[in-house]
Amino acid sequence: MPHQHTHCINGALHTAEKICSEKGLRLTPLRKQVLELVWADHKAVKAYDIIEKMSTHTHEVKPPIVYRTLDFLLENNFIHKLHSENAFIGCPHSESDDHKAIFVICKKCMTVEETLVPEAISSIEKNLSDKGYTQLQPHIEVSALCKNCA
Amino acid sequence: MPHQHTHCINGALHTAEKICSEKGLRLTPLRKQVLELVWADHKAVKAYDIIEKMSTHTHEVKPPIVYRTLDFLLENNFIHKLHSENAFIGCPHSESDDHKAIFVICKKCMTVEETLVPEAISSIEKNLSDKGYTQLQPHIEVSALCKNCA
DNA sequence: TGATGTTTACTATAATATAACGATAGGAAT
DNA sequence: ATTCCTATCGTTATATTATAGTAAACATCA
Repeated sequence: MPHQHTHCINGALHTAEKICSEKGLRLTPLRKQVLELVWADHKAVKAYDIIEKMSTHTHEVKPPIVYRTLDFLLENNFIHKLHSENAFIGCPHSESDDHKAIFVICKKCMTVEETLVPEAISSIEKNLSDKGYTQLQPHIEVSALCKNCA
Repeated sequence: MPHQHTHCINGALHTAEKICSEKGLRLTPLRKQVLELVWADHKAVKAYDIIEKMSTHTHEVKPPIVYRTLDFLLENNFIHKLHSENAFIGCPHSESDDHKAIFVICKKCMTVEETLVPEAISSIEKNLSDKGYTQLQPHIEVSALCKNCA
């Protein structure tokens, strides 16, 4: 049974709509389109690829449009930024407030999995708060080789 | 007793020299200078700041020089790259092969601490290898507020 | 000394991201 | 409906970060 990716996209859009209406945010056509493009597959998407996909020969979309829209999606946890890739990935846990995920990036197929490893986050938080750090926001990216690519 | 940062720099240079001579690598004047500039303080340093510091009114250092030199220092674990900052930080554990550190970046003073949280790394490795991932290279950056800035 | 590999230098350009400001659209209050 | 306000969208310009490609200098060693 192949992966029906349409389900992922539709699910993400639906969740985003729900959260926006709850929080009084506007999921405008532009934001919806960008979210859809970030979700295009389970690999991280580059800002300039989005720009290219949105542009036609008659109309060129400018970077600030896309970056601002990405910012909105980031702020509301609809997507995440992978700093090691300078690229963006749809978030499958937008609904949960407390957002303690890690990102695994297969170095061969580039597929990204967002997964929960709460013990890891907890031990980081414990260790650092013992040292007097506050307002901790851990961000974990793991480069790896996935099962399929091994 | 204030922090004598010269000790950090000298220690780092000395360690780098030692490792290079052990491994048959060349810590050329250029590489030494860049390493010294990355160690200039305990904040992450930007590539273009290094370029600027190395340039004079008579001689402008070009980006490829610095990026290649940074690559050498990265490959040999003399420095690390903080992806969330696009900046580089000296590594105080260059000697250890198995390099399982995390980076804590104070969002106010920007001071970076590289610290070991082996339990966190272990639980990530356990979790992901159970899922069939191999060749794991976790990279952890934590944004936080440090004791002094709280 | 000549052959070879490594390091440095330079030109050019690619890739990523933001500042600043103007135009437009959607709601809220009158 | 009109006015006002704010959020969103659009555009120009430019800043910031990074690499490709090629040539020169230097080190090593047969």
